[in-house]
Amino acid sequence: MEFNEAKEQFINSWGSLGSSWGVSRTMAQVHALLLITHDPISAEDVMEALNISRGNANMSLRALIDWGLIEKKVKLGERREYFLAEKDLWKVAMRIAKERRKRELEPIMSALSQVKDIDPETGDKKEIAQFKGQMEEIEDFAGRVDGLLNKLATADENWFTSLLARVLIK
Amino acid sequence: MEFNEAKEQFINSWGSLGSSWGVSRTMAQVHALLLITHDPISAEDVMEALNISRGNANMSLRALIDWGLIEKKVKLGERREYFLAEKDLWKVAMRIAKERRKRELEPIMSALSQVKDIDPETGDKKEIAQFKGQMEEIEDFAGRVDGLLNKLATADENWFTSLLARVLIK
DNA sequence: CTGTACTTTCAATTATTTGTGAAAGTTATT
DNA sequence: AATAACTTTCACAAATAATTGAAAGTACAG
Repeated sequence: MEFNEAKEQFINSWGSLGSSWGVSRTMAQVHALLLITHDPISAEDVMEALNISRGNANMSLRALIDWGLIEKKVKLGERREYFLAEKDLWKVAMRIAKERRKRELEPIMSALSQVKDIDPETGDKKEIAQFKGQMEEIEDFAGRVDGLLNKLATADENWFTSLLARVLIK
Repeated sequence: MEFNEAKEQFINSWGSLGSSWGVSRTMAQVHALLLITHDPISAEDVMEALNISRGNANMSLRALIDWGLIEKKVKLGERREYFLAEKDLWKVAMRIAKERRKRELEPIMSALSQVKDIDPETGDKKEIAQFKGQMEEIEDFAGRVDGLLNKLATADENWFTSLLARVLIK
């Protein structure tokens, strides 16, 4: 396989992985491009490499910065901004976990706690009790996942690696 | 809050959680409905409760069965099929993990192994080496995640619970 | 202050994903 | 073998999400 072909295929695979996990394809492709690029590149370079518009490149880069997956590098004496990706996948995974916890776990947890406050007059007693029970189970589960993600988000790299090692050896 | 309102809100929250994780909103809503329903219900009941079409109800139910999240219950002497959800969230999480491993991790792993086979004539030696190195890192990471998910998928319920307990106490 | 070299925004467009519902398929019953 | 009761399929419609590109904004250099 040619080198360029290989790069392109990686970018596409990473892109479709992204879209099946609720991240826009382009954002994942930009991330892939930066993962395989060792020197910082500009928005212009990204536009060119992926054939995307200026606006799209800008939005994707900014979103990646928000997620903590890439950073801006300013070259002295140059207006242009350059971008560089975090290459360590453990760190990448932790940042994604942290971000998704904030965006998706928090809302569902708050919804769950609201939803348990039911006027007992408005339904069958037993059914309400069952429903509340189910909600509590979900809350409990979400709470544990939340705890785990929090732990991951603040843990140092080796902690997670060694945890995984432990889990997998057993 | 009224009981019906509470149910509706839970269904909606679960639905939007689904859509940010790459599961169609309706499929997640059907799942939510079945999670809070203790007796098996028919496709017709689902259509009515969620105001969705026959085709959509059927597809969502079938997908949930494929994922192992719900099962068909046949009532003796009745043509109609009834559906019942797995209520234990640990099991639910494991089945989702297993399914996504199969659908998303396997493709990326196979792509990664292909992509390392590069004709050395077609690019800068050092760049190719860097690229291969990065691919190997991703493969290694994916392999570990795969191992973990496999372990989860086959583990008994308590194994995961106690693992989490261990992790969180430490 | 003005021109230049960039970055950011956002309304309009385009692409993708979901959902619909009528028609076809299936299976049990008479 | 005809009917009835239900399930599945699929071409099209609707809804949603992503992308564009031109215009506006910013900051620096001279």
